[in-house]
Amino acid sequence: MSVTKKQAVTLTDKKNGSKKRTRKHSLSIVDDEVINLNKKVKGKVNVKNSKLLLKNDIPLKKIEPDLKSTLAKQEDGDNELQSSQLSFTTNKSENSTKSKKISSAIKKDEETSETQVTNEYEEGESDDYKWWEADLEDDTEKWQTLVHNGVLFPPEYEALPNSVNLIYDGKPIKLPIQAEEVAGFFGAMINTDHAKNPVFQANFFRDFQLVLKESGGVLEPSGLKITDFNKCNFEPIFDYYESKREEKKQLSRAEKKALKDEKEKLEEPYKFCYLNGRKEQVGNFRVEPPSLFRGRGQHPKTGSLKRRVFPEDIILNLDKNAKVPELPVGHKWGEVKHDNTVQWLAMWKENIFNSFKYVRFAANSSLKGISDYKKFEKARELKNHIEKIRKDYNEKLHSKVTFERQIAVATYLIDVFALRAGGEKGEDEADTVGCCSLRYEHISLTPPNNVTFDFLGKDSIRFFQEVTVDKQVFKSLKLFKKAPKKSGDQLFDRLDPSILNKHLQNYMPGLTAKVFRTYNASKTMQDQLDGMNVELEQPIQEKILQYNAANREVAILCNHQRSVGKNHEASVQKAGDKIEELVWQKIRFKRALLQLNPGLKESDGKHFKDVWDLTKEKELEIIKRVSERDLLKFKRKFDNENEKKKEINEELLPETQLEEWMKKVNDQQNDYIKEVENDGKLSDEFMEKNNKEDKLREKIQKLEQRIVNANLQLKDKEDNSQVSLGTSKINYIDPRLSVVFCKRFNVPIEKIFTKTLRDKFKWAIESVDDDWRF
DNA sequence: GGCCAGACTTAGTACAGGAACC
DNA sequence: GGTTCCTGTACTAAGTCTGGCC
Repeated sequence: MSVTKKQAVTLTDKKNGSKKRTRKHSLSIVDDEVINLNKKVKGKVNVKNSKLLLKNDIPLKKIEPDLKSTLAKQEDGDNELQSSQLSFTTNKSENSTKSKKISSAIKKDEETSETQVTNEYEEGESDDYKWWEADLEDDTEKWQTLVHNGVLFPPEYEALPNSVNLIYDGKPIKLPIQAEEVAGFFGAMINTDHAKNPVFQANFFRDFQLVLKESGGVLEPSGLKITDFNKCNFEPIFDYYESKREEKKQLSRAEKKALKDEKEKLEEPYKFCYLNGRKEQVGNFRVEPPSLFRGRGQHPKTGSLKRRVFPEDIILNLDKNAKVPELPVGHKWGEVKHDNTVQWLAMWKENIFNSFKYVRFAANSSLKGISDYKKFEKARELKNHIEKIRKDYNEKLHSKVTFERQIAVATYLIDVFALRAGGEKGEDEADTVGCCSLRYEHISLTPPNNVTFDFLGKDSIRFFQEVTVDKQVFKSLKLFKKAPKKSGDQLFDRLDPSILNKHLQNYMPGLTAKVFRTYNASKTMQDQLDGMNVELEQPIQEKILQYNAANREVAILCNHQRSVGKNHEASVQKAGDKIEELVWQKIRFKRALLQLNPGLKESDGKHFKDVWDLTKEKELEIIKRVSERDLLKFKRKFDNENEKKKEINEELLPETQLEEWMKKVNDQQNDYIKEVENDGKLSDEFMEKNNKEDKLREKIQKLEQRIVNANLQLKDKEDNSQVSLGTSKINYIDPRLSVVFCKRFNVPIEKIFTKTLRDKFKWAIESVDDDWRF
């Protein structure tokens, strides 16, 4: 048995039984072995009886000895990288000792260097692998072999300079390094809304005091007790971190690049893993750094200290034969598991909620792709049951049994308004709700059948909708709110998501409340696509606008919002001004054309109708605006250049230079004003420069195109100001619909999916034709 | 059958970096 | 070439759902 890095895999075409050499496999394969792979029918993957162990995955027992020898020596730099990232802060004095220990451990390691994932495999090999062309079978086992290099720990804490201190009651104090780090977390963010929130402050201060106590209390003045948050002044710390941020910004291009390269080198070993012998990307290989928890909305735990995670906290998951990633002397992994029924590579328990954090595969990995594919297929399957489900809940709205009626209304709300299931929340979580957890105060009823929903949903995003509902739904809701129910009481007191989901599974295996959101989102997109009025020869920009409009319908259905950016209003104003200026310029060139060839007014009148669209007042307003902006620009240029000259001790630009530039702007402004005063007649100087009819026409055409584009962009900007399109595109709209849109209307896929999304949805891009339907 | 740990998807936000503009 | 603005990605919080245990 020999090992080759790449070897063609012979595939058996199920349809005609013929053997084809179709592609190269990325790992060692047993000589001449024929691996049967059921060829997929285009666009279809057999999900029933799906097994995630794909038939062309390499069986562990067959490759194992070779894998071990093939996973060769690590490149020199890798160990050094480990040494730089594997240091774990405890306190200042321990730090240096630990770093030394780590360095020596790594040095030692270099001599016998052998690791799990090497760079021997060329990047991009996994690109060859198309799971959607394989036969998916049972999915209890997610992998047979899993090899990876563990996780990347955040850098150790760097102590503040001696001159930078927390001020308490007007006096600088010295803190133990652990407490200083926590003070630094707060100090660095005192200008944010979080830091102004009293709950955030209280939680931070409680944990800060705790860490201070754990680390032995204030160092100088010794014995000082920090008991009052209001006596703490974090400004010196804030100023320090601001200056660091500024320093980083001011780095030269080369310095920035060097830093980036260093970061990439550090990350390289963790970016990829080998799943069943194939190179796959790891998603979040970085362990979350310690920080202050930034909960959303009115979160009772916001500001709490998220503690540093050590190797001892980490549980690794890899195959039995994979080498356990090395750690510096004195450290060990919390646990090493070999659980192939799960999709995570590492996990740890975080300290705030005692919940788990996972290191997983990247979105473009085969496992994630298969999950995504199955999710959309399940939603598609709902098509076959939705009619019956709707018929049933409409009937049960009349039921005398409250439980049945509650199930019916809840299903109605989930189906029609895309509400989430709404699980129970704890005391230590933000008060947000979904369907089953709606309370008395979250809906108001206005006869005959109007309902106002007003509650905070996931991420404390407000769900506010005034809607008209089915009359029987209205009646039922009235019943569910009937006295003695009062504010604070559950609307659906007989339900919770598990009861509801159990009921839904009577209609279709695997049907849950969540599936309705995917189904209705994709169905909405399909309907929008069907109703689109797109001409093939339309500009792409316009086609994209139509796609975005459809995407927006879905986002609105799912209540995907985003906060309006601070600069939104100014940016809309600016875009409007820009359009006005483009129109003005276009008009000036059209006037020039008429001046050059007055006969055009007769022969081609309709193209010059807009020449007098702007009033004189408007034109003067635009001229004033343009001139003011130019003046400001030259003033800034003058200041900037002199600043630079000052730095390199060069002679400064004289004031006369600025005056000269300003005169230029003023002269220009006067020319423009003269034009307006002369009823649009262009100056001789302007006409001399623009004395060719075809050149003028070209300029006008370019300006017209720019105006169209700018208007489209402005419309999109306004329509999207509060709606977040990304979430629905990434999670709810079957990507095959977007591919169909692109194919049908000849729009490059790059215009709809970013690089990341193209990788994530490769299965959709490569598997559908333009007549595919959700 | 209820509870809850565990595993996964869905979500908004921060910010880096690149495109657009001048 | 510098500045501004916007897009894409990383990050991690916050949901949903399953299944094992008692």
